[in-house]
Amino acid sequence: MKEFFQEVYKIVARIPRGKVATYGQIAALLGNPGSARTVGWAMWEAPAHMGLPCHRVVNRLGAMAPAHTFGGEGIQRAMLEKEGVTFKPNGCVDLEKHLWDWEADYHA
DNA sequence: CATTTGACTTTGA
DNA sequence: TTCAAAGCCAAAT
Repeated sequence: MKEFFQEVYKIVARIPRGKVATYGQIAALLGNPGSARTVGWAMWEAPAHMGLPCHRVVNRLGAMAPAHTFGGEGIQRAMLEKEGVTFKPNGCVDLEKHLWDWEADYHA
C-alpha cells in the first residue's frame, strides 16, 4: 500500500533534530505494530528523494542500516552526531536520551 | 497468481 | 542468562 509509505515518510519527516525513532514505534503509530519491517522497506524507496532524514530512523537497539544505504560506513552516525545525538560504547544510538517522544509530538 | 524476501520485533527454549 | 525460531505487513520476482 503506497499510502503506508506516505505515512512513514510523514512521520519520519516529523522527527525532531537530534532525536531518533524506531521502526517498531513508527509502525505502531501507523496502526501496524507488526509491520516494522515494512517501515524499513519504505525508507529504502524514499531517501534523498524527499529529503527524508532516514538517518534518524534506527531499529529498537539503536543500530542503523547497512553502510551502503547512506553512501558509506559511518555516514548515518556522523550525521546524527552532528545533530547532537550521542552514541553508546557499543556503537548504537543512545535511545534512552534521543528516542523521539512521538507520543507527545504526534499525538498518537 | 503464488512464492520469497526484507533498514524488524517479540516470544520460546 | 543467551541463543534460536516464528510472526507480522507489504513489495518484488
